[in-house]
Amino acid sequence: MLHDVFITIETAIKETSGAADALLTNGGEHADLASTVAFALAKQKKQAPVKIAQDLVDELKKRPELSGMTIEATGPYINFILGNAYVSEMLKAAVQPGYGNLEKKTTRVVLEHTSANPNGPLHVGHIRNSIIGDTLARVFRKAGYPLEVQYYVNDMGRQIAIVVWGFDNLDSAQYPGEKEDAHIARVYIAANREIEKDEGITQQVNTLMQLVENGDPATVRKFRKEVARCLDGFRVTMKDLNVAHDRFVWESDFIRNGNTERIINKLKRMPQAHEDETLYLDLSEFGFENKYVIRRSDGTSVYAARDLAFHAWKGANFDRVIDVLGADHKLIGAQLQCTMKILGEKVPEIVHFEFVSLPEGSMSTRAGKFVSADDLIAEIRKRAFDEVTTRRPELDEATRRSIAQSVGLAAIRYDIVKVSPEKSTVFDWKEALDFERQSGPYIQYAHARACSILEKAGEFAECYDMETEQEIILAKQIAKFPMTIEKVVAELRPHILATYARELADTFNTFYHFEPVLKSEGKVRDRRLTLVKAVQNTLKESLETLGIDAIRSM
RNA sequence: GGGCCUGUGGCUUAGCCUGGAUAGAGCGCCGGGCUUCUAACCCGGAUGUCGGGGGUUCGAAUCCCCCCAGGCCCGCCA
Repeated sequence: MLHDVFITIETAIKETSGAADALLTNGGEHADLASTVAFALAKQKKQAPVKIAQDLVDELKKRPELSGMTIEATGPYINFILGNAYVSEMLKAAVQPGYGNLEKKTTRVVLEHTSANPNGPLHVGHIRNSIIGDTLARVFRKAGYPLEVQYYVNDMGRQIAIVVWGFDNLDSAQYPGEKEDAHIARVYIAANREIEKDEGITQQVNTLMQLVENGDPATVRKFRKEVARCLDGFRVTMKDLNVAHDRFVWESDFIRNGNTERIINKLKRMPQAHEDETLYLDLSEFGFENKYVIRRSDGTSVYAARDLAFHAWKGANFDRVIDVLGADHKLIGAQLQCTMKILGEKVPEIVHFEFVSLPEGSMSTRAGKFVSADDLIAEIRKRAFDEVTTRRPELDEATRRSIAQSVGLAAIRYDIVKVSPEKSTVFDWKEALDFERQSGPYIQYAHARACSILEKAGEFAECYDMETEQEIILAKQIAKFPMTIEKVVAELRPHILATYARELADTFNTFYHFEPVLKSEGKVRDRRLTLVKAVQNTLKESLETLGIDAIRSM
């Protein structure tokens, strides 16, 4: 709806002014949309921008398709303010279930996220990947794309070999009640300590890696067993974070099914290929200085080879391939894209996010320096439960627990998704545990407040004609939701939705304090209740797309 | 040494790609507001050389160049 209006105005300006670009911007407090085209035309028309703007406004006002809006020149700016008919129209869509769903697409998308090495629990860095990825997945589905979400299981790396060595050689019994992934981390950390003391162990680890690549049944079983146990732990954590995958794809399958061998044979024939002891690509003509190694001198494949096979497979089965990866994968990701392009395969789109570190420095599973997602979840639920108990002592414990769980989830997901991915962050307990403004719970609270009003209101006749300034501001904010979904899909930046949801909650809270709803009467009450219904629905859709529970009471 | 990302009030951060109207917001600080629809809230105030310098432009937080600082990467690891 709003998008159509945008196009209409854009076309009208282009036709009226002859400019190639309508130069439409957000009008901010001045208007719904504004054009700065008068500045651009000043030189060629040899006229003052103010005069050009005024002349254009006179012409635009004559156009029938723009009749429902106010058009005025404020100095050199041309401002467009949508009329009440538009506002009513947009609100009618906003009260419908599934508001913001875009038209169904046929482009099949595969989205990969998280894919952490199964050598220890997910920590606060990994879940940045999960939350960005899962939010993107929800937005793509909302935007109408058929989507499959995958987790790429690195089940044959050196880290896993070290874990297996640890289980074979160290005292590695699971503690009572110890979670599988935490158990594996403990063994992995201990094994790494041994490796530091005794270099001979590295040779044993290498042997394990060769055995697994050659498909030795006993070794493969051992690798699979520990990896599967770690993934069981991951699944618990991800479920707590409301993160889901449709399929877990195992790296070793690409050895077993011959895909890796096939892609290596294709790579060998590339002009960039060099085969001496190792097989590697020289991509220096594309600006990559280092060798892109595909196969070791002992004949085993490296991660890059399996990754190429994996991406070729994804490209063959989907129309769009999207990966969410940490900034440490930027170079290897670019090399992968470059190679896929040369091979004529589908090139994956990669969403990178920068690192999360601790105040004392980088996280490291190997060194045991990390804050696990499980610890964060446990701590935040405790905090949320105390908070709910203080605010709502009359509720029974089960209800308070349930609210605390949703509030905790909201706090974590929102805290992570609200920051642009390209910003590196330092994990801060105080901020993670904050339930105030610019937090997930703040938005949930606004939603619960709207639900409460609607519940108390009972039946009412829907009325879409907004009148006061606050009503209209809120209605126009609601109308921006579908365009926000579109924008996230276009830019692959989910924090845009986080910002939108928060601004909508802000606008609603301001409205709430200035415009009585239940206390007003007749038509005024009806239209404000309709507006509250639209806000409630839009907040609900926004929260759910962010993977946050839109609880009705808190 | 080279490449990528980041630098916005005391702290955290939006805006940067697609240059325009007094740079938005939260925390913290100061002052107000619950016998009124959920105060996880609202209203008002103080706090900014948009890292520094140069350039392009009628106009630069936004584009270009140089410099400084921080993060990440540059492996027969994944």
